[in-house]
Amino acid sequence: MREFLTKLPGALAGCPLFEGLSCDTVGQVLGCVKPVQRSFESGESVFNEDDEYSLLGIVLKGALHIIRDDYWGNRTIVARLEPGMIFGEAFACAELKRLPVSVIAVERSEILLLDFKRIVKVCSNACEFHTRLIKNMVSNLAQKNVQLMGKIECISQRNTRSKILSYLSFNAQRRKSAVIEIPFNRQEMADYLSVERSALSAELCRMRDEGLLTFNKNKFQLKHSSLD
Amino acid sequence: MREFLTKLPGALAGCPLFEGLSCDTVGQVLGCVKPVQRSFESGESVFNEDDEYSLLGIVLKGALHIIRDDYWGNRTIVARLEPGMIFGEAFACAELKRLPVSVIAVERSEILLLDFKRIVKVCSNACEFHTRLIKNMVSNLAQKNVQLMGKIECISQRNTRSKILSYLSFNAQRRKSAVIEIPFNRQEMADYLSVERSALSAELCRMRDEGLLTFNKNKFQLKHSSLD
DNA sequence: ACAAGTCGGTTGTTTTTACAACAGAAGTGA
DNA sequence: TCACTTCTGTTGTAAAAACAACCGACTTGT
Repeated sequence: MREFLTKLPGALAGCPLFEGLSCDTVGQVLGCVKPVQRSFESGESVFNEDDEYSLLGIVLKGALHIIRDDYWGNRTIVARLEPGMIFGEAFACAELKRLPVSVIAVERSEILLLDFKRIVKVCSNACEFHTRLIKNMVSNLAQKNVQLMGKIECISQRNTRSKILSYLSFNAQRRKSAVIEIPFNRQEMADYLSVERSALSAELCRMRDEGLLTFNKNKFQLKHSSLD
Repeated sequence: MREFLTKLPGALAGCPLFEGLSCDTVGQVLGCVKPVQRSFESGESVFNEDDEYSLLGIVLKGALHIIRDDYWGNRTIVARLEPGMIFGEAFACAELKRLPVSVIAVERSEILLLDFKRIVKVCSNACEFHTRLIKNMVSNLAQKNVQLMGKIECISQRNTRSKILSYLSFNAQRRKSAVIEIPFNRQEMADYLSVERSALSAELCRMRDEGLLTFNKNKFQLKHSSLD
């Protein structure tokens, strides 16, 4: 177990699932839940919609997107996953039969797959760890809830400008800075906000011309007037 | 404690938080977490945006809406709450300082308020109950996550018709019936889907005229052609 | 029964967005 | 360096939604 732990990337230290657990404890818990480590090339899919599924993933390296392609082919980025983040836990915990989304690597990525049932099942030799793990899971699920609500607030805005302002001001608040670096390019930002890419570009430029903000690539700066 | 339990409405039996716990156990747990019961008239607010806040609510009677009024005054119904449902747990578990939403009664309602910290804190005399409670909380949060994702799928559709079809087909799937009774009137349905009420009405009628569906008030029936 | 309020549908106008097509800039690999 | 690809911005047109205003049906309370 120790040997296994020493090989683990540092991403686990930042994983909210193991917060409050010592290295030794994480090693013990991992030995108990028997994770599987796997690698994916950019563009490869980790899970496909309709896969049968009871696993939770932890991103060790790289980046992935949770995406949803609807019946008509419109693609929505539900979330972007970076090292230390966990994914799929909602579907595993809600015990859905089939996964309603896909998870696709957008860079070369390494992930750790855990069976959620092994986490929640309190066993005789490690109850305390399980209690803490579950507590972390509660906190993590709650925070994802809040994030999803944040996204809903953005995309429920009635026009593109409001969506942009909602998204940027939300991020500015969270990072307590008027300078915002977002993890999306224009197409991805447009997908996230559920608008057309060209409409997003046009609106951003209009807002810049009106002095609401400045931007360069994926860095944005809100001006005072945009908060009035 | 027993006396208290016998006075509790049957809603608690259907509350996912207490699933798998016997009546006796629920009584014990409630005695431990010391809930507060309160009543609200239709239109009264249970929580206001920016309230300081560490409580979780359980609906005993009536119905409430979780709503979000943004800076520009657009109102979004985040969710509708009915007896047995819990609310606010995401914010309590995520340990947010201030509540980003309001909760407002839409009928005369009774709710039970619990301090979440008392739930997750495992105490010496009732560890098993706490473990089960936390497990239920995990499941509940996960299911809310899935619901939120469902809403995101609806409102990230690019036009009103797709939003309607997405919403109705989602509900039809869930209830395994082509006949859908929704808990919203037109204005509320429009708010949920983030569209104009009149545009929603117009589009619904257009779809009916094209034979995609039929409806009367809040009852809808999808026709085969709408699934092609 | 009547006044007031709510709810759902309709219509015409204005505004906004989607769409398609293109162009320039930046980055990439041979 | 040159061809190729990706990314972002621009423009014009067509389509869709927002908005506002109104109407009739239905409820409710007195």
